[in-house]
Amino acid sequence: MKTGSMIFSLLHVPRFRIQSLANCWGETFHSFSTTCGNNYNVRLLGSRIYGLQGGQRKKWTRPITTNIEGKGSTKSKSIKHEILSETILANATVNVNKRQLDKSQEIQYCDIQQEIAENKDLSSYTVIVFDIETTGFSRENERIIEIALRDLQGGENSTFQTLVNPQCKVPNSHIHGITTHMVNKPGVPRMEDLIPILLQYVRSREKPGGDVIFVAHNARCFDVPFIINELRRYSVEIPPNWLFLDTLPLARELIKSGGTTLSSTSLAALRDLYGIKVDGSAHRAMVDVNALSLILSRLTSDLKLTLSDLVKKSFTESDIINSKNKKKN
DNA sequence: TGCCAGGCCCTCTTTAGGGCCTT
Repeated sequence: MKTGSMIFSLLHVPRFRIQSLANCWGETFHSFSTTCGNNYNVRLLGSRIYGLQGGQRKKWTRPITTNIEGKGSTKSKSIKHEILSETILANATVNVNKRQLDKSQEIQYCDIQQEIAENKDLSSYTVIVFDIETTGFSRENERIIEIALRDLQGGENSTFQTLVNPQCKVPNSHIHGITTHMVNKPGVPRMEDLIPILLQYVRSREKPGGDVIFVAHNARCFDVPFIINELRRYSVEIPPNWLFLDTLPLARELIKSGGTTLSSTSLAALRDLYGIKVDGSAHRAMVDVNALSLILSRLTSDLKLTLSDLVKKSFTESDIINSKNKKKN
């Protein structure tokens, strides 16, 4: 049995249970390793429960064990790093970081989600903030090594994060702290293994017949082209109900509007402007997702933007391709 | 030998150049 087909079989598990899906994946890998006689581990870093915006605080009881990996990993590293570096084994024991869960309780994304709830015309939208870490800037030559998502409606399974095995060296560990050793392991999912799970996760967050708006900083020029390229590499099309929103033009708009001390449009400058403290290593995907979720709420408030405005400012995969073709011509 | 990411925005702009943003 090939690993790829094995992963696809996971799509048969019920929707809305991505948590179980992750467990199932672990168990599947475990049975697979038993069958093949190989020592496979599962290191899926994601789909944990964050109680946000009215979501219930729950204890995550997925079988896991903690393993700090990488150069210079010490106990003095942040809680976030410990969480992100945990290694999930099919037969290990429970270890939940309650402090991390408590921290997440403090995050509020009320404005946008409230608008979705109150406006029937917008109730079909799902807003997901996401971020990727990569081996470099070139979408053609570099690979994604970490991906994190947060559905702003909160509740159970509102976040998804995982390392990705790029099957190549990681030359820029000094940026994000993710080393070749951490990702180039048989147990870390490759992109081709991850894509069906990722698609299933997003489907589980969608409203019936609704669109999904993916939000990232510099999404148009970096994150989205990377995602498109990775999916195309494995002949997977971007679902037609996926829209993308870039917060970088919103930051430019804020500067143009005046009345702000913001001098740069970087994520770090926006964090500083809004006094958002980084709990963990900046340039790790979920840390940046959490920060951007708060920044999005503040930006839309400052610019007096409604969700309708954000929908108008969003773009599709074909918008990117068309603008590329226009430039070629 | 030359290239090495690429799209957007601004300007000492106008089809060019440079800076910014993402890892």
